[in-house]
Amino acid sequence: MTERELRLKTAEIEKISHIDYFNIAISVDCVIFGYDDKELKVLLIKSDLEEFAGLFSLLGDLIRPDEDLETASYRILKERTGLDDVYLEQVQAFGSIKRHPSGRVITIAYYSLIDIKHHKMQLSHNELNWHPVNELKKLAFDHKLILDTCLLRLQQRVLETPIVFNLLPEKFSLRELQELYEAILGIGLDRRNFRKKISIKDWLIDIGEIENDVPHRPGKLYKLKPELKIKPARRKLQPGKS
Amino acid sequence: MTERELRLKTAEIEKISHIDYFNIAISVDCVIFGYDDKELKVLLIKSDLEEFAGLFSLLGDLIRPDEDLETASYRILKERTGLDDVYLEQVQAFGSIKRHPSGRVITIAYYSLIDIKHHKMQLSHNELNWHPVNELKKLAFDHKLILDTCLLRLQQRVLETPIVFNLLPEKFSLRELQELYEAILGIGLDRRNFRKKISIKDWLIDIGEIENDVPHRPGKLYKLKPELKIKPARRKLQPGKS
DNA sequence: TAATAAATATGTACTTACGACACATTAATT
DNA sequence: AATTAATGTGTCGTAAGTACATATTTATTA
Repeated sequence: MTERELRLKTAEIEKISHIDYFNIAISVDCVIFGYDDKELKVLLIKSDLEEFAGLFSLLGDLIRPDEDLETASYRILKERTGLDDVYLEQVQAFGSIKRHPSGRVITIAYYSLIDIKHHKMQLSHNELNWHPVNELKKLAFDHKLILDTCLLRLQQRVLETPIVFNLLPEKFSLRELQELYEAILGIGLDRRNFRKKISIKDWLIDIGEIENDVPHRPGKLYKLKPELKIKPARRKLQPGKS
Repeated sequence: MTERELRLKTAEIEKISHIDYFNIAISVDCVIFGYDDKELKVLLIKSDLEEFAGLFSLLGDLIRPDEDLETASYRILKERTGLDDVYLEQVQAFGSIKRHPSGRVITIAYYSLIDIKHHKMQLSHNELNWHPVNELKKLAFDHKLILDTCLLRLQQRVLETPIVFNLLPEKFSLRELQELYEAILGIGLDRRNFRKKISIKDWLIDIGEIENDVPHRPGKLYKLKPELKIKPARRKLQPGKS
């Protein structure tokens, strides 16, 4: 920096530091994906802002000064779903000037993948609900944009890396897996080619069991190879917080 | 005031501002890639923090309350290089608690691609220099991590989308293009297969000219099809700012 | 109990992408 | 005119992707 630039910067900081520069809030928003009833779903809450009356919004919160971005995301997930062992991935930041009606808030978007039927899962209250991703038209803030961006990222990831299994129970059939891929990608897949593709990836173990709750010939059950399970760095939450 | 006093004062103000519990500062850091002498380079500046004496850092600045994230990135690029028509892509946010010694600063990383030889380019001052990406070991802050992350993203993008041309002059030979890909990917490529691959993508126009400054048989010159040029939404900078 | 229905499980042929590799051509240099 | 060094193309074998058909197994129904 030149001396001239430094002078300018100093003057600038003195003038507006507390008024402006540090008047930008930072939040984390989580796109929490789940899978149920052959549909990809997302966990939403009714917006509590007047401007967005009747609309749903993603789950988010301001970042605390003493927590990492990921820690904040894990905290939100834990608070809202009771789960602390989830897949989480940062997507990107959203920071349009007018994205939040109450002031300048820059948000960092994460998506996470959750097994809706997981025994430990418990939604924090009753205005929190799973919504089919396909049926959503409008959300509060710029959350539809964030959701779409996260879905796109998810669609890219599932083809390369074994993350979809976070959406399924431990044991699953190949049909269930295919239906999940179809729900995420939004397209139909050829059963034979799908199985070939999965087989080549060598992600699964045949556990020697079969489905027992289907009204037709039961399929074999598989599970993900243990060494491929993505273990999220389990973050320690703030003491005193559930 | 001397320059040193100014620096101290700046640091002091920044530090004080950061003490407040709920105040987190937010910045943008730009990984500005260039290509020259068959090497991928990145534009760095000497760090002005004592903690990082002797180390280089990326170009960044705090985000102003009245500018979008992209606007802030464009501003930095314009201030530092004089260019305002550049390719820019957000990568992700970095927000470890202790990544900045003066306080909590969350930063959003962008990378951009610049033709170093562009006639309009002019570095803002002489402590600003191009460094070969391969030779960098340690940078100030977590900037090495940011750089590596951006490079990885770049490597993924160049295979799918025609962005590398932002690093080249308008006209180029296939050899130059191949050398650029090799520099970005860090691997050698087979000339015949490379040309086949580029040919299939149908990105280029043969402009009917040949190289004229090479000490051997000159190659044909090409340019990117105009409709494939990625036109960055040219952001309006703040009035009063160059 | 036997026939039927519905889903599982698997294989083949065709096309397309990828990688290793060789030879003729052109322009500058000697 | 011969030499050198890079340009410019083509082929072949392998791997992956896509379209597509038949036999098998279980639950259900008559």
